[in-house]
Amino acid sequence: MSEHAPAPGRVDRESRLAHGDHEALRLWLRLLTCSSLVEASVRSQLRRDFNCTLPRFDLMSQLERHPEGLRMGELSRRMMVTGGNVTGIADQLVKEGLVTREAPPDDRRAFVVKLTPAGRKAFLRMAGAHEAWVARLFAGLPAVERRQLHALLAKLKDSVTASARSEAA
Amino acid sequence: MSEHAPAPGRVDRESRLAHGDHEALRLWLRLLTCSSLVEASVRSQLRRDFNCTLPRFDLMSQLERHPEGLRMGELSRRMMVTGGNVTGIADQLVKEGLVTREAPPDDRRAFVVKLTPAGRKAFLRMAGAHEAWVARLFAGLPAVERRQLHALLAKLKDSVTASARSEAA
DNA sequence: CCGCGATGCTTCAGGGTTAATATATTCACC
DNA sequence: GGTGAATATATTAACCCTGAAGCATCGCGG
Repeated sequence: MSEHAPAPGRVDRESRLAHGDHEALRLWLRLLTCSSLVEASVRSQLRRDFNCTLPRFDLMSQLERHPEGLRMGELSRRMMVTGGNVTGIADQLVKEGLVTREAPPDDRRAFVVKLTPAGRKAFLRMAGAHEAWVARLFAGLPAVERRQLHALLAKLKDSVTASARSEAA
Repeated sequence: MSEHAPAPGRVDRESRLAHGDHEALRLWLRLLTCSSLVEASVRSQLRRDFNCTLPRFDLMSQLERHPEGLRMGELSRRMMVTGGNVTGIADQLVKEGLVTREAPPDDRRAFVVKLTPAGRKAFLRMAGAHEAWVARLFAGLPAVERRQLHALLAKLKDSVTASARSEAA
């Protein structure tokens, strides 16, 4: 059980671990729990208030930071999903008139995706609410600890990246 | 950009944030990045070595800790997914002979899911490899920092849970 | 005992996701 | 210039996931 006294009736992914289990595993499950909780909250509010999904929001968010547009492959890397996935999400957004898919003159294999004015407007409206939601979810953690957590996660990211890069055995 | 010097060509979900963005948002994106990286690594190895998916592994993992079996609703809560989802995953596992779905005598609406001997055997084989993968992914983080991270994530979990519970505005 | 809200599960539609495969284009090298 | 490897994207099958709707059962208050 957790040393942190869960509320009486609470049951979630972590509860399954007996104390004898190894600590890297427990750390991973706690990380996953936190991530899932935040993601679920944000997704449901995004749906409720804007009838939008998280991946669509994510894609538009990338484009908002790159007014010159991004190629499909760039979107794929930045969103950390496969290329085929981006194709489908972009298709939707094009159909809704929120982004465009233009052929760049220098490479006829590629496509450059850009926000339309309507897309940018819709995104900005969502982004404000989104930031407030996230701030609220993290508000229970003091600023000092948020900074510590941020730094520790940077190290974890390095560890995971290094390990995953040599993923043979 | 990150203060942690990413490798030259690296691009991912976090790179999009300019320094002017607010820190709760950056913390959330870093958390999500870490979680996604670990998840992707584990999923691909689970698939490669055992031809199994993460949700199936997760469900079996719950059952291994509860030899008396779990009801569908319990599985749903522990796995943090909706009930309809569990139905489909359990269906698959029943079809593969790895779990059983029994009707308890006291409640004819419910089903109790249990690992079969074959299911338990298959799970134990995977669990060993799984634990080693996770340990490897987290190995770059010293034990002290792993403990700090674990404690901070406990607080974050509380913060998120408290905030999400009153999710109206 | 009977009605009715709550509970446990399933079904379905709409998306998201991956891995594998296919096609077109570019690039490097000869 | 031509050939072949690498690159950019699209397509598809199979699976995961949610939210909404529906059905059966439970249990409780009258």
